[in-house]
Amino acid sequence: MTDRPAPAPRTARALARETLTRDIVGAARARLAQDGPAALSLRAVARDVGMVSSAVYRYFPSRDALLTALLVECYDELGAAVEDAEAAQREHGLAARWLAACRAVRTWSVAHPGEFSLLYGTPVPGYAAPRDTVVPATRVVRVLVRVAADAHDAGARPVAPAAWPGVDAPVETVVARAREYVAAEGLFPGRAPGETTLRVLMAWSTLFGAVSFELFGHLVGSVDDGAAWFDAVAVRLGADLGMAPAGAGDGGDAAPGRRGR
Amino acid sequence: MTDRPAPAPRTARALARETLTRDIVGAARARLAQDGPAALSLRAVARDVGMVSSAVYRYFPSRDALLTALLVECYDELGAAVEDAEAAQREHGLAARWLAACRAVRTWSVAHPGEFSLLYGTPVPGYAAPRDTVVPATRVVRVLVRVAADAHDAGARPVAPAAWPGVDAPVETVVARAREYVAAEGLFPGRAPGETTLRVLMAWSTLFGAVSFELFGHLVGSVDDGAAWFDAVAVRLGADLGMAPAGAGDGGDAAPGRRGR
DNA sequence: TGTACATCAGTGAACGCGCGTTCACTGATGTAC
DNA sequence: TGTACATCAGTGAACGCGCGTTCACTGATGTAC
Repeated sequence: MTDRPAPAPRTARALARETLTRDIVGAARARLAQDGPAALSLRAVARDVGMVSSAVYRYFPSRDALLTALLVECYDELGAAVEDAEAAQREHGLAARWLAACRAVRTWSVAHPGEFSLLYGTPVPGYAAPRDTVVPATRVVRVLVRVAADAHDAGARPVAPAAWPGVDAPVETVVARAREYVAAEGLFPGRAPGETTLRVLMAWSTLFGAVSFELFGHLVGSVDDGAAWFDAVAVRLGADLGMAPAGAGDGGDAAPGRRGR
Repeated sequence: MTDRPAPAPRTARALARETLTRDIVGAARARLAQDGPAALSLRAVARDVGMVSSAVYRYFPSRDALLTALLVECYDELGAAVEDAEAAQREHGLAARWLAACRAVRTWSVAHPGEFSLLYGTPVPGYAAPRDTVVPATRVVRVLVRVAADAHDAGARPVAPAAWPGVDAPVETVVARAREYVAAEGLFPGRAPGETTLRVLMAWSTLFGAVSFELFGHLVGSVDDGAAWFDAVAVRLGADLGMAPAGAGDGGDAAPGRRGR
């Protein structure tokens, strides 16, 4: 949003190219909803955009390249939606930020079910996502980590479960890689604690599991109001992280053992 | 497992038919892992099983019918795996039953990633699952509900989160349909409480969200040991339902406010 | 400003491929007498 | 047990279709002088 490349020569050709590239990606995204990601067809996209199929090769060297562009654009769009939703609540406390971020995940996904399938459904067989998609793919979880980190900093603590027989791996080990990543990226003010890190990863899985269940039809007959269901889930995920809304007595912004910021 | 249809005339033809039907379904399942559910091809299956493509129509009237058979078989297989795993721990307390059921979900899924994609990945475009698949699809969640119900009966209680501003729908309403279902099926000894019902649905979503993330590659770079990660998740889901392993002091089998069985 | 050439977008035909499904057929298996 | 007929499994050709990708081409746009 802030950085754009070079000024670029605004020739008619360059302009048309930009427009048509966007049109192609747009048509491809529209196709996703109907045909599913695996059946995304260059020829169909070309038809929708009013081109002959071979013309698309002037814009994307292959179907896989188009898929990559779609992945990046969609991950970025969802990531931006979550980031913006969270940022908009920055004045309203941790619980509000958490809830807004979670809700943005569902809102975007319900509005873009085809794109959601591309990002979080069955991977397209025969397609291996290149490195370019990795960073955009992490934007959502980064927001969750940041809110959880702020909450932790404000004193919020998830309750660690009692030891279960046969389950021995210490939390710190289980999420070792995640903690390394969080540390390397500076997402946590201080060393990320294992329990909180694990709970964030778990919350992340739950959010997308819940949306996946809703969009893929697994809640039919159990849940009627998807938004209300998702809210209830998001609230509990926040609570499990030790957050509670401001003014609720304890936890969250004004958590037990608080130490300010 | 207990009920089989009629004695059936054991002619060579009927026997060959049974065998070949199984072979076809088996070959189709094997194809799933490579090509993904959407690209499942009758002709490829026929080839794998050593038949000409039109011969498959003696066994399944269409590709969709084969898909349905796959769905039913896989849902049943996973359901049975979870039921058996839970049943095997019936002497070992609620926590053990819960953990075993959860683990069975992951174990089966990791062993059958193609089938997992069919059941819980992007729905096959253009295919509408018929009624026959509904009951098999519920077997896993039924086990979870039953264990949670027994835990509740033994005094386990999930902690209800404090009220969050902007989230008003009462729990009982959010899971109204699920409670109706649970009541109609007699899965709960008594009227299913909203908070527990919601936590079970949430746990169900988390389990499949976690497996989905692992199998679809979203945990690469965050989690190395999928089994340990999943154990940690399962334990926390149980704890969030108010369960704790026997001998851990409180909760679960010997929960606060216990009232025996 | 005007011309000559280079660049590029889009066309249309073709390639080889695989798909689901239908159909008339052959030959083996099962059944009734 | 033996024969005549009915049932059924599997064949092979064909249908119409859509796919990704290549290629020689035309005509429009851009650039250097």
